[in-house]
Amino acid sequence: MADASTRTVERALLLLGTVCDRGVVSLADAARDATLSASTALRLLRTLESTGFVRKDDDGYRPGMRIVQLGAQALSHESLVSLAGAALDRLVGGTGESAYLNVPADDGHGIYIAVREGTHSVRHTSWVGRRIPLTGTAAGKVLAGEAPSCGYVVVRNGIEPDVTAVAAPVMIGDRIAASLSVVVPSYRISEQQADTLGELVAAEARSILNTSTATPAPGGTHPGDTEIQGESA
Amino acid sequence: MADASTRTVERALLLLGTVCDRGVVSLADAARDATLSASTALRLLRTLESTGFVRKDDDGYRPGMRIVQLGAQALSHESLVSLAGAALDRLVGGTGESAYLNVPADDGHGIYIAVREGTHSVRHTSWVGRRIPLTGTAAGKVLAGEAPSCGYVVVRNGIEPDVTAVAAPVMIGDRIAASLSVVVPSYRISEQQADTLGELVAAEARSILNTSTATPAPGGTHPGDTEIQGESA
DNA sequence: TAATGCATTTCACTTATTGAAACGCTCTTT
DNA sequence: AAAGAGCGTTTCAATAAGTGAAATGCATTA
Repeated sequence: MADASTRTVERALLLLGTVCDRGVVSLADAARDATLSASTALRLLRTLESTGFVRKDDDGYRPGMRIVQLGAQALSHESLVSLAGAALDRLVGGTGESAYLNVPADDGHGIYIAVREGTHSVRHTSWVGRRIPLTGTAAGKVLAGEAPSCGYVVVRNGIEPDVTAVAAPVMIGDRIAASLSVVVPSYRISEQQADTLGELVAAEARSILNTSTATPAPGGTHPGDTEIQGESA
Repeated sequence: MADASTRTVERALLLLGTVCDRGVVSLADAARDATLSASTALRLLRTLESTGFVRKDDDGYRPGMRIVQLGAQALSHESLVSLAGAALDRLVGGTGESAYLNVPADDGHGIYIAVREGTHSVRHTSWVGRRIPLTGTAAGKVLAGEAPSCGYVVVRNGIEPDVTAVAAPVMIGDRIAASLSVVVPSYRISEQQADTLGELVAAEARSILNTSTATPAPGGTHPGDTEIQGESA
């Protein structure tokens, strides 16, 4: 028991990942991909199959309904909030500005589901549950799918005067799950700085659902670690 | 090797299910839930943790980003289509009418992503990729979240004259992922029959993402197996 | 026909999983 | 304060359980 981890389970989860990554995969391919003997791969895939995590048809193995189900459950707001927690903290830590997470709400609106107040004495403030329109706000535009090529949206003095909002989408597959944003008093940030911040926010947004691949190396790299946004006015 | 399944993996997946079901769970609770000794549960949860399937914080274990990621991937249209395939087949087999699967599209519309033509010589026909408005159609109403208490929507002679559409939502957690529907020439179905059909469609829609719990018994029960919709005019 | 590749089964080997027990810890109870 | 209960964690010997090479049968391809 070298590393307090279960080899069999690791292998099974690796296979599960392979199946989900490729969409459909043959036994031989899956075995190659995971560097397993065919017999082992077969046994593990059968276990995954009997539990509904994968299913088998004539073309090979595909993701099963159980994983869709669990993934959807895990995607509840609460989970998304805590998944995004670290990213929000890093944004506040790196910029001193307030950071937010929004999701689409019922009608054509979005709501704040997580907030981290900035550390500046003059800062933007909002609260969990607050509704925002999908137009005229950076977070709203992102939720509305007005995804710019650069990966983030900057709105200066939009619906809220005197503040500049920078937002980027949290993608889940090819669908927009949420919007991550930082809101800054406009006097404190130049257009150029806003773009730099945009890159940072976009990187953090991407990181939220990006598997940092297995055991993150001690002191693993996160977006923003290398380059903290300057904040001189 | 009694049943060609690996106990360790089964247990790990069971724990994963527990974590996702409860949202957050302590080691002791998880162990009890899965009828495992604490030490075994701990080891398996650590494996799940090191692979990103669960994560641990002060409150206990929670679903990790990896499962959200895989679930989202699995939820791509293609997967949903093939997950729904069996349900569509059963609907056509049981009723002889055309059955469809729709998802929300870009603007306020839905699209057909899977069709199964009925077997009657006079039948409704549509095609994959066709767009429907969210109002005036049964599938559209379902997608729009106009979820009736009974679990299905019946639209007689709506946008399409002379046909009766019966639709039910495919829920994924608490969000509407798709609409499952059967469309029947109106002359062939009474209002009462439409309601019966509604129950059937709703049951099938529910079944699509309902884990049929582990190894389905040979000839496992599916909605509609017991009670096929009569179709006398 | 021979050859290649795949899915599947078998089986001896032994590795890797297992769970009881013990420990330190934090609360709660007495 | 001391005792008790519950939790997370580690240890360790027993052995149950997973492993992979090899063999089989079946398609496809050359």
